[in-house]
Amino acid sequence: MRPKLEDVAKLANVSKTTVSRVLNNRGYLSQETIDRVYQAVKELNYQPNVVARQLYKKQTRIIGLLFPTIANPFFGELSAELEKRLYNEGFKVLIGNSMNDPKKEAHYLNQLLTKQVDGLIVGTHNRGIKEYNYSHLPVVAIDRNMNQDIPVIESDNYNGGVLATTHLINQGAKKIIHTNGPIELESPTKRRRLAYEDTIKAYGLTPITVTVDFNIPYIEKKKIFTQIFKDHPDLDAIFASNDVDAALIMQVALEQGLHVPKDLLLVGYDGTQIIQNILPGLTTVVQPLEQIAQTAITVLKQRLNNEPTDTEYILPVTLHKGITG
Amino acid sequence: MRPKLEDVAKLANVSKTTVSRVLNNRGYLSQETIDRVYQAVKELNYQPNVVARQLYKKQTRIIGLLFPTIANPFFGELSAELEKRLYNEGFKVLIGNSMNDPKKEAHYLNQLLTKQVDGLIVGTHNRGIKEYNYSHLPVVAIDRNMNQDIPVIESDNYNGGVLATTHLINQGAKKIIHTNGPIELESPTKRRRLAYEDTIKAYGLTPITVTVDFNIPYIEKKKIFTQIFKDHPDLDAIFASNDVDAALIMQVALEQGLHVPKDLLLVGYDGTQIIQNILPGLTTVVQPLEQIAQTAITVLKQRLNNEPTDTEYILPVTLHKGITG
DNA sequence: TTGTACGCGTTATCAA
DNA sequence: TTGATAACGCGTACAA
Repeated sequence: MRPKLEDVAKLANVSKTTVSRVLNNRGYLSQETIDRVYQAVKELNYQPNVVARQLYKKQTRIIGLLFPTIANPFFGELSAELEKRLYNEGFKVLIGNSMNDPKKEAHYLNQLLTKQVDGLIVGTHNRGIKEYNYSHLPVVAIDRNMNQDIPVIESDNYNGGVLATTHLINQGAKKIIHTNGPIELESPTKRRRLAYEDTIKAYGLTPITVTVDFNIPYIEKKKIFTQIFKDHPDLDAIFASNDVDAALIMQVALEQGLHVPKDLLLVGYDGTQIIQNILPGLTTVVQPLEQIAQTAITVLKQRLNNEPTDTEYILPVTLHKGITG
Repeated sequence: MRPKLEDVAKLANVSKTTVSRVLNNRGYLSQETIDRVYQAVKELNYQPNVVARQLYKKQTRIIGLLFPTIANPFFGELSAELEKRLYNEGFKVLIGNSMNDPKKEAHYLNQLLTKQVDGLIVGTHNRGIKEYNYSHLPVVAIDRNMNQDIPVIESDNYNGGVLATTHLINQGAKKIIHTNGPIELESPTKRRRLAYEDTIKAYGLTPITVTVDFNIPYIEKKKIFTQIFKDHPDLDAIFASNDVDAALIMQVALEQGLHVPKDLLLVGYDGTQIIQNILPGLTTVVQPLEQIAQTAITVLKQRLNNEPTDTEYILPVTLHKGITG
């Protein structure tokens, strides 16, 4: 049996209250009782029960993170960054991978609404999950529009799209294809697409956007990319909406006997550590990951304290020029 | 104010007990009360308070995962796999990245011992954290020896080392360098090193193992790898102890003007999805990630139920032959 | 400086 | 078929 406050109290010959006071050092206490209590705590190897404390305090000091999947480097690195910072603020982190399955996401949400977490950071791609609406749980979203009540943290997606597209055009590309997620999803990511299309048109070219579901197996993605090369033998550049896709495209191009950048210019998006180090040659739009994480946490804490927040935080991106485009 | 059981009870004109019964459908209930209760629940948008339930039930249905960092693809993919399976079993997942910082790891551990989680899956690389010893928390370890009480799940590290080394030797390599973590850490990973050294010696060659801390920034790793090429201009193969390191080495070799596999043979370890798809050419020892995840969960559940378990579970590896070695 | 008694929101026992 | 009541383990008014 796990010892509880009462057991410690008995052993130290004091009341529960006193033990509690000693452990949370509140109020006046004689050095003698303090010592006796700590002695008893050690003797019994007492560990306080957090759950009881959570119930009393009505807070868990746990923040939920809801992302498509941390197996993807962008969300893996983002989650690691969030965890690091939240840990320093005394929070723990509960992670849910929605796998872009609306059922799973709604289920997680329902679970987390039950006072299981104090707040939520969401970066999933589903829409129309009604649970978000009538919840009073503090929530911030990363790269996702939810509803008016929920602040969004995002990198400057539009500018990122402009940077990438302009860069490819400046390199002399004429037929540039863009890959992006399903258009139904009203996410800030769509601004990359919009920027791409606007820019392409501004230069008198024709936009071609190919839909690639974010959350399908790599092998499926590769099939889609292979098909792109079949359908557009004359294409000379691709602006991929994330680094992993860009890396996969690079691989597929290689398999197709295409040389990057000689036969194909390529620009990615994200600038994750891993891809930047494994494929430093990949030209890509770099998102400020640490800044995104920090902003999300700052804003969430404001929500936690019932302080007002903005509804949108747009953070600057930069273009990393490699050799692929 | 959040509605509680009592509020629902009042509105439905029944007792707390009845409401609880309806929601957990236990015992006999008239259809009429059932309807009335659900009506009230809906009207108040009642959400049960999990923490109160956790306190009573003395379990949280949360499993803690303690890894070096989920930013690394191996642990990212492993965590995702664990989360998926635990979710299906009705568990949630609390993630801690130790960053191989013993203080942070010990702190997490102390926190999690306080009934915050029902069980723990650990894959960190620190040693000598005493908290593990006098805890009665069910724990399983992945690729890490802790103490006799804690079962270890691991891939067949020794055989993996043999496979990789033998393969390189069969390809004609004479001077093969191996990278591995600090030797002080008594982890199963060390068996890769042992296998490498045994095999090398069996063929009359000289083992050279270079220490690379797992948890340093990629940029630092690259420096070490660059130094290897400087120190050993005549080396003709590297067996890296994980895929990311292998990928980094590949990149560094390129920078050094070395062609893989013409000038350098390279074998990695892990077989993560991302690396296998981005660099399918990388020859590597593939760990059975799903099987590792499933075994860890199965064993943890046995521990949770106080059933006996083995102390070691060794899962088979396979050699993926790419073009790098 | 210390102790008594109650509440946090649930579930289960026992009685009705 | 339902309700009163006592736990679960902790923290804090309030009293002493």
